[in-house]
Amino acid sequence: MPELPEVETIRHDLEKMIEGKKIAQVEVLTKSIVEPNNFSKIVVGKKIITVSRRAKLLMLKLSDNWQLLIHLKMTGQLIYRLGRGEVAAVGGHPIALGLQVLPNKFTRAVFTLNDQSKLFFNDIRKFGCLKAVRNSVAEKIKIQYGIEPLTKEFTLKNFSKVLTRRPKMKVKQFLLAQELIAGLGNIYSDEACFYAGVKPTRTTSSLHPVEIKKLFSAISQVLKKSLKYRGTSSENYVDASGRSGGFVPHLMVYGRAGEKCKKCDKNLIKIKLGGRTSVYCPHCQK
DNA sequence: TTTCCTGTTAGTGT
DNA sequence: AACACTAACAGGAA
Repeated sequence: MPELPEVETIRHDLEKMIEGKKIAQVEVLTKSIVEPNNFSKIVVGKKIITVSRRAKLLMLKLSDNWQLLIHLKMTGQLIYRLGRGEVAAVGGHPIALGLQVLPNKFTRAVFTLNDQSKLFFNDIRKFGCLKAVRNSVAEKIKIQYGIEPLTKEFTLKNFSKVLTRRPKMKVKQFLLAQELIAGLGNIYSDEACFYAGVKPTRTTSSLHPVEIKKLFSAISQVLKKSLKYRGTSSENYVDASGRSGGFVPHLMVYGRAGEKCKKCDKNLIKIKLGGRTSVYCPHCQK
């Protein structure tokens, strides 16, 4: 689940809770997800200056020109708990409530801050990772990503420029390419294609100027809307009531193969595109 | 039980 | 450049 809106939601919540605090202790429970070997040694004692995000990557700026990079990949999760034990904020892939005892078998690392609050990094599939890198390295990583939607640089002009440079790519694959446009995953790329009325299988060069414009607006629209609902399927395991993710009811195509299109009532179709599932409406998307 | 599916991405080969 | 395929890994659904 963690695509741009989810990671941004987590970033936003996290920043309020941990900025300005010091990392007092780190317990690495799964060594393989951490880099470098002396990760703990590097980050312990450092102050968390800012919490930022590039694409789906969380970047914690630390004192002494270090940065702590957190990628949740598919099933990563961050849970923040105050010293007393109550959960204050979470984000990422949902895990059954019974497993929210912390740490649990999916807890890969635990950060204790100087006020005794704790940040748990959980990940079922161990795809996620924690990296300590110097500022200079972090900057290099940042520039490897493409245009960041929801920023000033995301203009129709910039978008068209990047798109036209990859004429043979299929639209869906273009939207998923982090080095071209940052932050979209399988959910929002399908949703953006639907909003734009474009089949995911179209090549970028086949798009008319009007369609490029539509796709451009679709991207910011769908991301903003999801952000408003705090992302798709997440966050809410804070409270034991188990409310489901805010944006799920607003999904038009993702996860709805075989169901009826919310616009025209025809059946939605599922196809495979480069190993990823794509769902679209054969009637509304040309 | 087994098989297939999954929100990511880095890396390889063609 | 673009695409296919794989590997990391583990749970849930069918």
